[in-house]
Amino acid sequence: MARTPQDITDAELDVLQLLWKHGPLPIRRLTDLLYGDSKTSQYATVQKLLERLESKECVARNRTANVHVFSATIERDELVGRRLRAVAEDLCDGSWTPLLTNLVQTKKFSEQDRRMLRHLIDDHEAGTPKKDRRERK
Amino acid sequence: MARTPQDITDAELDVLQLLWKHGPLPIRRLTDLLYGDSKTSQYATVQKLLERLESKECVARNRTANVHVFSATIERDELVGRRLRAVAEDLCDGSWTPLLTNLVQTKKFSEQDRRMLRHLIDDHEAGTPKKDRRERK
DNA sequence: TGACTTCTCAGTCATTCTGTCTTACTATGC
DNA sequence: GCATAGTAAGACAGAATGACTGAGAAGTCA
Repeated sequence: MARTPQDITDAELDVLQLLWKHGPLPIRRLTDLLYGDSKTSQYATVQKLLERLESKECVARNRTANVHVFSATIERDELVGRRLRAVAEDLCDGSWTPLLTNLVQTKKFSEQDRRMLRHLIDDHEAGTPKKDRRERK
Repeated sequence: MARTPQDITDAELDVLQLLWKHGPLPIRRLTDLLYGDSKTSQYATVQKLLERLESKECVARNRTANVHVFSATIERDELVGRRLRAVAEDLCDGSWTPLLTNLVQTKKFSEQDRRMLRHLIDDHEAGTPKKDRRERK
């Protein structure tokens, strides 16, 4: 049975977080930010992580300058969505409802969160198809 | 840098799903359900998965009968919560809010879902502390 | 009792993943 | 031409994961 590889690994995510935070950066800069001082080996590690991120199309490389500059091509929010989907598919037969109820029931939210949530639901009202959420077996 | 092992792997989850669906079962029964016919090797695979699940305290073994009977000790919903937490921690600095907005904004929900959701929010209103966004350990 | 079956227990094993590191090669500046 | 810094390519170890083997305990039943 084939193993399903992690979409983005922890180390890769560390790199991605930096790109989200600082915008496009060259390897050297990323390495400095991650490790403080950047040794050759650490530089190479970051290089490899970027290479893998690039093959996963989560990062783009700008080769026009003499030093390649990397930027994230995936938004944080998109990744959140992707992982939420994985949870829904793996555990809830693809239904989102259990995730929502879980969040709302068991987590703590501020008054502000709730207000925003109520707004979102109402806004959402108009455009959403009444598609039935299928039940899980 | 240590890799963070998956809490529960795909194969383990398959077993767990069966226990959720059917209640406590012996290995033989699980193997049948998973593979149709159960060869010795497959039986052993399930055995190993159960052993690992047990060590993760997701499954309990009843040794009173002459054949051990396994049951899930973790609810599906608890696992959902755990994975949601992981998403929040990895991607959102531990905040749940982005998960919520992502779900509500980008996913499709039925009228029924929204109604239930509104109820939940209102019910939840009373008992919830005001802000209290805590950091995790 | 003894053959037979079925289970538990305790490993091994091959792959793959993942983070790390080395080495060779290229380009640039002086 | 030399030194410096970057890119490219791949090796590597350790762990995770799913699959498998074999020994021995325990129950069944003629």
